[in-house]
Amino acid sequence: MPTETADLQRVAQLFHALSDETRLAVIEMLRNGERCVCELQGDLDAAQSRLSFHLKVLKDANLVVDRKDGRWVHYSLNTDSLAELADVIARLAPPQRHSTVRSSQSCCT
Amino acid sequence: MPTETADLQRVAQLFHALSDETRLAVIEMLRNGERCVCELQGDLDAAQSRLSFHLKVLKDANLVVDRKDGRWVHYSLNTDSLAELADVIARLAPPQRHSTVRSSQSCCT
DNA sequence: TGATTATATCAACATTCGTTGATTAATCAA
DNA sequence: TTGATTAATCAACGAATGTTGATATAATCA
Repeated sequence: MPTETADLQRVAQLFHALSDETRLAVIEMLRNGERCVCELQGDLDAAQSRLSFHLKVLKDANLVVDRKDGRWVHYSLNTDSLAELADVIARLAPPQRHSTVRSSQSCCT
Repeated sequence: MPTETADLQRVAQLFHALSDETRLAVIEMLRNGERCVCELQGDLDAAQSRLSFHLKVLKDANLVVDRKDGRWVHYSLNTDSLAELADVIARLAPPQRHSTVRSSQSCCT
C-alpha cells in the first residue's frame, strides 16, 4: 500500500500542525470539549495574535473546527482528523511481523 | 492525564520529524526492512548531503536506527518509537465518548 | 449613536529549517 | 601505499515559520 504524493503532502501538513508546543497545548485543552478563544488565551498566556495564528494552522489542517457565537468563537477538536491520524500512523508501521529483518541484504556487497 | 512540558517537547520533536515529505518517503521505504543509504539515495533521487540531513533528523527523533557495515550504513525503523507515536495519538483524542459536547458552556456569556 | 470587546489579519522582524556544494573521515581495493 | 567510494559534517544561503505590535472587522453594550 504505497503512499501517494498528494497523500504525503497531506500527511506532512497534519504532522506539521502537530509539531509545535503551543498547538499541542491547545489540543490538550480541547480534549475536554469546546473552548472559546478567550479561555485558551487565559490558560496558555499567549498573546492574542499569536494564538490566532496557531489556531489558523490547526484549522487549515482540519484538526479543529470553529463555531461563531456572538462576539466569541469557540474551537473544538475535529475527531475525524484524529481518526485519520491514527490511520496514518498505522500505515507507517511495518506491514507484517517478521519482514523487518529480511528483505534487503541485497544492496551493496 | 495532562501532558507535561518535557513531554510536549518530545511529542513536538516526534511530529516535526514526520512533517517533511522527504522524511516520510524515507520511512515509507524502511517499512519493508533495512536499507542502506546508497539505496535510499537512488530511489529518492536526493543529493547525498540532503538525504544525510534528513536521516539525522529521523535518527535524533529516535524514529530510525543505523547500523554500520564496512563502508555502508544501513537504516531501519525503530518500531518502539512508532508504538510511542501511536500512544501519543491515542492521548490526543478526547477521553470519553460523550464528554466532547458538554463541559464548557461556562466561558463567556 | 459611540465606546468597548473578541477575534482575525497584516507588516516587520527574528528564528528555524532545508538545500547546495565543499570538505572530511573511514573503509576498501589495486 | 595510493586512489576510489560511502557517508557525515560544515558553511552559506534562501525559504518557511513563528512572534510582535498595529490595525481592521464584527458584535455587543451604554
